[in-house]
Amino acid sequence: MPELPEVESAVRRLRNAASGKTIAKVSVLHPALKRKLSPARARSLRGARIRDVERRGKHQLFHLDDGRALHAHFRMTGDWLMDRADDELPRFARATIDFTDGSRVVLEDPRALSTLDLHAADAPPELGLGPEPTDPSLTPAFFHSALSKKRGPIKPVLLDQRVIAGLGNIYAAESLWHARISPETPASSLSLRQVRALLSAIRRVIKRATGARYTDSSVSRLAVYDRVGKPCRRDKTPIERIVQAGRSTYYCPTCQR
DNA sequence: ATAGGCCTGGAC
DNA sequence: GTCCAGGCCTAT
Repeated sequence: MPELPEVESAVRRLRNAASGKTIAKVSVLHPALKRKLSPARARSLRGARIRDVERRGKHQLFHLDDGRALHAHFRMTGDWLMDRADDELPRFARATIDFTDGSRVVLEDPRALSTLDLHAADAPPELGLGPEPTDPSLTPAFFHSALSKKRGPIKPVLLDQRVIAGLGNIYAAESLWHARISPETPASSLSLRQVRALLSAIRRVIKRATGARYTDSSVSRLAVYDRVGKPCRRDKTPIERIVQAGRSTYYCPTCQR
């Protein structure tokens, strides 16, 4: 599932299910996935052993013993299902990785927007990501400097993975609410004090969501996302929805300045 | 910055 | 039917 905390929990499950195992067969079931991972390249994965699995932003990298890397991205609706190679496939199975011990990892994705790609040992993936929210080198001063160079309102800038890695539409809006910053504030006009509040809000939001799945109960704890017309949890003002860069933004028009 | 495309399902 | 969707890329 899409944003950093959900991808982190997916990677943890994947690590348990796949680390140290040898691939028996990779099947690409959906035609859109074959554009990047052709049947021939999928076949080349037979016999490869998975050394470890790494998360970078919302990306997942299976590092193989032979130096290659299988790169997965869930986009909007991807997730892993762990089962056995002889189990019946779920309705939205888009690819499968069978291991030599009979276990299996299934890429489930109703919208089929996920991607799988294979990188050669001499061509490691260049993801172009900014720092992780938890990176200690991401200081308020550094973040302030990075934001000062960006044009446009802060909310879409928070979705720019080159600026900070892993935030998506929900947690960008939530973080701005916690920091009491309007999503329409120009990124370059934020004070150091506001950036400090924003960074700590991002860290709080990410940390609280990490380990959880994307469920109805996790959504119901959100402060603004998908709560248009409902009272702000701070000052009871009805939450508003605007569109920025083609995406919904939810915010409180009175306590977010 | 915006629009459209990729895909498909679910809510209305 | 129509609209919307947690992401991201490309064209304008």
